[in-house]
Amino acid sequence: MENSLLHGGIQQPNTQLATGTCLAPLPPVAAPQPEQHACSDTTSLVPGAAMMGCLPAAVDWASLLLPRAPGSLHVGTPPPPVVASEVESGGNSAVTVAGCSASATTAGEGDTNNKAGKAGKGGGGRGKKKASRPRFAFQTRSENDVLDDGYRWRKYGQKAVKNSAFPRSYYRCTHHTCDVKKQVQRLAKDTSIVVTTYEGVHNHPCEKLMEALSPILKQLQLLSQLQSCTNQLL
DNA sequence: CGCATTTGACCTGCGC
DNA sequence: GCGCAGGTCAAATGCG
Ligand SMILES: [Zn+2]
Repeated sequence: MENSLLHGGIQQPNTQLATGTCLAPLPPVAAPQPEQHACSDTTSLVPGAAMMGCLPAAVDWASLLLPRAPGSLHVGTPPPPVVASEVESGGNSAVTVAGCSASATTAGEGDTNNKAGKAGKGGGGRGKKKASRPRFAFQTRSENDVLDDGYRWRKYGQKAVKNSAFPRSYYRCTHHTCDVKKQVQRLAKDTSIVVTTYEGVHNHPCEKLMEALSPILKQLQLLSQLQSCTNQLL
């Protein structure tokens, strides 16, 4: 069950996850995306480079952690314009990244859902003024459906979707200041393919990543100290 | 005991 | 207006 991406996942060639998941801590400023015409409605798959453009100079952990990644996201096949939910195993792409989309939610969210008899539960009515938040869909190839991406998630729902016979799980970040959601869905055809859709950006650092990275950082600053010492001597 | 997951109920949006 | 599909809540349950 221990499928820590930070530890074991690096070595397993089978479990290839986009390290771009761990974004740099962002202020809650929404809409980092410049313009969206290509990705109009739902999360549409775009080459990872485009998505990187959306991101605010994320730290390139890939080059640090993954020796095989040549300093960029490990995107397999950019070209085929397929929808995330409809993707098929035709292209054996390890990881496909989807573009960001802004769900307008322009509909007036009149919170008149308070009912006397039944508790006003459920529903999108609760969430108000959801500013357009970016959505990223990662498509990973892994045996395990829940990958540890360094953040702590609390599962809050599970529904069976029409297209795929397997249920879709809904997770939410456990931080109080962070309402990032993600949903994990397995393709019925290929059980080995897992589609993880992130909604929103974390506004807090990832402790797990920091913990995993702290020895490296320590070494790094030690090295820099040594270098400055050497420079002084010269 | 505290926290995370399970799971049925409930709500909204959309198409017909 | 109704039914379906998707998304969320919260009580119950499980686990360390
Ligand atoms: Zn978070």
